[in-house]
Amino acid sequence: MLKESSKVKKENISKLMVSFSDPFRLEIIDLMMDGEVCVCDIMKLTNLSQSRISYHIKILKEAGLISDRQEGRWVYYSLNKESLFLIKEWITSLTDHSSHRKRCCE
Amino acid sequence: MLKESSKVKKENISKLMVSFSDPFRLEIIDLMMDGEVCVCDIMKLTNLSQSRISYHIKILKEAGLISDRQEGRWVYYSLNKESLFLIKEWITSLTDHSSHRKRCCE
DNA sequence: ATTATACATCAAAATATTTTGATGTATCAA
DNA sequence: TTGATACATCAAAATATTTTGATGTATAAT
Repeated sequence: MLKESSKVKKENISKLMVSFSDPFRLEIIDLMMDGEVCVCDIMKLTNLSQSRISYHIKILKEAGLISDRQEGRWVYYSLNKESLFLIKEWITSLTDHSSHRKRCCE
Repeated sequence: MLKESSKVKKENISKLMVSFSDPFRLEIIDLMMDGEVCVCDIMKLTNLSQSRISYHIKILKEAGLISDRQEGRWVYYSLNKESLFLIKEWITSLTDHSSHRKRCCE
């Protein structure tokens, strides 16, 4: 019976990892730890410009790392926990294998 | 009693995430799943040039994601499981918090 | 000693990402 | 309907990363 965790697609992982690879995006992600935030929250808490935040938000969204929900003029963003779980699963799979030494350079 | 997982430094996480953010580095990481590999292994398995591989290896090493061990002319690289664990811990911490809704834009 | 192998390092070129400032769109309040 | 707010999008400029090809270093075999 094959492990189902292998369903995690490489391309998805790649995009998710790219979305994690910018320090400002990490800051934004941190702000979402405690729940939803809107762009204006992020502006106040980080002093980044609005379009700069929108740019990073877009990358996070396209990677599937965050979800959005509109309410009137505001858009609330929050972490997509399933994506976080997928990443953890993928990382776990890296260490799951038996560490048999491969013969190098024959 | 504060959670000890908060000892994971942001800068470390940032570097680790950057090291994950290139598709070729992900490939290299994948090759290390089953144990040690040397640059010549990676060359054979990926068709990337030697200096290109060395460049990516360097980034992985400086992020602390892989360890190296020299044996004669060969250098064996392998995944540093502790780093992988740190990342998982950090990701877990993102979802650990209670999701109380913050009031937006007062 | 000489040569070959395994890998690192370097500088320049190629490429990709990020930032900025301007403009656009939708919603809401007056 | 006019003006303000919240956010998205765009193109150009700024910046950062990656690739390439050449050269350097250490080890080992002849």
